[in-house]
Amino acid sequence: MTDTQHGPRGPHSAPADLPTQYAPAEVEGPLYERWVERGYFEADAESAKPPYAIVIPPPNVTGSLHLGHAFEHTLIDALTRRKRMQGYEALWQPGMDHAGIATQNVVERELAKEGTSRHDLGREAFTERVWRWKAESGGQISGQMRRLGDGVAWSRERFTMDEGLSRAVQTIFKRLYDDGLIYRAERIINWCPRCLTALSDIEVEYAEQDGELVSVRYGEGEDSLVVATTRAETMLGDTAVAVHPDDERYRHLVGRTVKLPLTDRAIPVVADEHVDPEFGTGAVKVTPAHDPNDFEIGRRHGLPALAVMDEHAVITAHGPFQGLDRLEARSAVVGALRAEGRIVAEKRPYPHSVGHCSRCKTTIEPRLSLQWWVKVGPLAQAAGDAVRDGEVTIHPKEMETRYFGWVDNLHDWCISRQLWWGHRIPVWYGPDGETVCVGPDEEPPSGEGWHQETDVLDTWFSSGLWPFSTLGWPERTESLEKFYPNAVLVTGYDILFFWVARMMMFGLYAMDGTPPFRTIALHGMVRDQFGKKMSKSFGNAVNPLDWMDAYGSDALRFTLARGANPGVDVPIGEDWVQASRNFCNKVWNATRFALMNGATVQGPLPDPAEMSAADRWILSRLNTVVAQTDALYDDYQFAKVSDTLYHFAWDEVFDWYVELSKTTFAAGGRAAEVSGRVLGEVLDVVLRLLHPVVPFVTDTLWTTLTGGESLVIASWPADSGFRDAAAEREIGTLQEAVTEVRRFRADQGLQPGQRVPAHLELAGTPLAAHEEAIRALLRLEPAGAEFSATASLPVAGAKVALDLSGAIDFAAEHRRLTKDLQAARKELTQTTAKLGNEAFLAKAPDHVVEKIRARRATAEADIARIEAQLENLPRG
RNA sequence: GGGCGCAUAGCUCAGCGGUAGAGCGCUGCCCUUACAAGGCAGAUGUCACAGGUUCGAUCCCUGUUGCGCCCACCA
Repeated sequence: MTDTQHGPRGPHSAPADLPTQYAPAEVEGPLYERWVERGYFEADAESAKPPYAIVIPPPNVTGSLHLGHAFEHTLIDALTRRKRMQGYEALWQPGMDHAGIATQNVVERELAKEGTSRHDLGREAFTERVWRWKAESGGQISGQMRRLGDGVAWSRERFTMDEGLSRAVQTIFKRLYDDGLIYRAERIINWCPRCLTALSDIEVEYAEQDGELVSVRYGEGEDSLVVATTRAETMLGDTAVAVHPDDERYRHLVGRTVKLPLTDRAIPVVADEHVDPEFGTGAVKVTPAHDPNDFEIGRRHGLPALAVMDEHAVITAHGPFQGLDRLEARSAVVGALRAEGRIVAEKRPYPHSVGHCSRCKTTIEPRLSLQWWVKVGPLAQAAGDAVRDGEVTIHPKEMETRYFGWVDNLHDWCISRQLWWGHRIPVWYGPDGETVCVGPDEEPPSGEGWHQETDVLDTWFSSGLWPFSTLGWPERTESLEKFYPNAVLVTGYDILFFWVARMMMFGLYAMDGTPPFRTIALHGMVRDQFGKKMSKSFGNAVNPLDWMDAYGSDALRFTLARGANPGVDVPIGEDWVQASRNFCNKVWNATRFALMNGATVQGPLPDPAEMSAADRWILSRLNTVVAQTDALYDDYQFAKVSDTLYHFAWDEVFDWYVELSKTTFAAGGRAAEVSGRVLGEVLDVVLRLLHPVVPFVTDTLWTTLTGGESLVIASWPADSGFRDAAAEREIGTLQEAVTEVRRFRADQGLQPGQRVPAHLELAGTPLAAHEEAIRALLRLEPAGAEFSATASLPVAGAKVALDLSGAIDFAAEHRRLTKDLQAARKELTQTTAKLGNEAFLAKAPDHVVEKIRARRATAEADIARIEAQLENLPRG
């Protein structure tokens, strides 16, 4: 690389600066602060560079860093760091979400401990209290992100309740309201009787639960029918029984009434298509005030909705059940029905799906109430079309099906919450029933009888604006012009519906049809080393900070990146983090070696004519790896990027090239100089390629190696186009030969360090230029006068003769060679048979036939070699 | 009830029509002066089962079994 910026310390420091082991704890903290102080992560809206923006999926202000964040942040950080190095104006937009219910719950719990409640405080004092909580203990995650090395533009940090973002919320609310896309209506909503608020459909989690299905006789004698229910207590609010219009069994009852047990009411029997005659008795009790389906039936038949529970899910209906909680009421009602002999069947346990509040796990109570809604039809249509038209790409593609399935079948979105912490709905009600929606620059109506809506908005309403509200919208700021739309959204598939789809809807709506991002890259969930979901209750949850303390942030990051196959869950275990730590240490020591041997990045690369085959080989491979890395990054293949670099660095550079270069360095002279420059180049590029994933260790090493200011602002390597197939073949042959002799040595029980006299006949073979290296790698001494070969290994046309002084038993080697010979002969038979197959030759593509030919040739060569080796083995 | 996905080495996962791969783990030998957080060599798989397509299938098709996940208003 030629763009190394020299810092004040000169070309490079003495290798003695580097201890034999990498100590991340000493490096990471100060290094991160230096990056931030120098403003590397800040993004300039006025820059001439092309933009590359990613927003952070805003963590809850109540949250602290877990492995899921660490994972997601590693991916986003790697993407933005690479783009920054590629010369883009890279922006990783940080910030947090006010997390309505979650935060309110936290502060309410705090108040409960103090023996008070939000109701004692009142709305204003309570919200002040929440702000105070945020100032004191909120946003722990920001500090933890520094530990991870997240390269975010801290000066741009935003909070969804900031003034600017509140303005954005108010603006879009007003616009949607004026466009008729926000309305108020009374419907059945999901009600949490503990949080005392409405929830949207996706904030409800369904779980199989054992309940009881009781069949109850309504009415008397011939005019009776049996309905089944798992929620007996709601019968107090029944206002009809429904049957299918074509159901012969009940035709005579349709239009008539039956008496509702335990009450003095008679309720009509109605015919409705919704009823499945196959299910149960084919007759359904209808409770319009407490069941969404029943509500619809009620609407179709003009039935009254009779509410029998209050917001705490306590029975309000007059009579013996009044004041009972819904569960108490259920058994009481069943008991009373049983006493009247009206229970005709009971099924217990009866497993069925029950909805729970995603925040507090309380069972949801469907409840009739007046709420605010977003009419999602047109918005969702646009959100779907943007993906269908290819304006936005979802990665991996399989997730598109899920996206369409949701976006195309969306119910209206209930956006009002009966909470105090959040964006208060900007609507005022007048004394004569007027409703006025107030924009951000308008004075709310004042005077006798006017008051503002008390509900706040769903948290996801404001996070849906995140990609543009953080950039200053509704103002047309330079940042908005520059960084909208974002390049890509990186997030988990679990919030595809919660968040991604909403950003799509709002982004397209607010920004005149421009989607919020061009690509949606969905990642999986972090799991434990057995692929199990991590959870506190299961006891397998890990605090990422512990692992960062023990092994360094780079080790954690590398492990996560290495597991990141698109859209697939990522298992992680401590062993794997250790392995990554080992890799970081290996990089560290390889660089130490290079520094101790005069590796340099100074000056231009020598002419290839001056280089050894090993030099040309590694540079050829290096450039191939640069090209591969780019292709993989552009496809969000983080696991493969990491794996490619891991193997290239460790296997090829550190094991082979470094070992080969030792001979060169020992010899000194021009060849050593050339190799030193090549090694410097290779390390320089490898460190750059690794930097996005393991920023700390690479920056530390790179600045030492090159004297440059920082890898964060260094340039990303480009494939120079240099390839040398001949050198790659030559070194390949060398590797095979060395491995073959090593295997022989190992089989013979020779200790790795033991020097063995040997005579090498390499002239005229591809190995001719490598005698010194081969002797060094294989610990072969020059043969003395009394040399007598006891074993001779033919490899690649050359011959390596070893003097083993007759001390070795050759039986094992004979057995192994015989086994290999059999395998080679089998291969020969198979390939020959294949090449004799006319159908194969006629239909298989040329490259496959060539490959089989090559395999046959290899098998033949192997047989010859092994036979020769057996020949040379002493008998006995 | 729909939809999607997965079953490959002891574990976690890549591969996806032409001789089965990685990491960790395992076996043996070595502190070879960058690194024992290391080096070298090695073992391990009827690629879930049954059919089909093909010159050829772990890879494509159909079915079976066993697991996940998402969605849905089943009383």
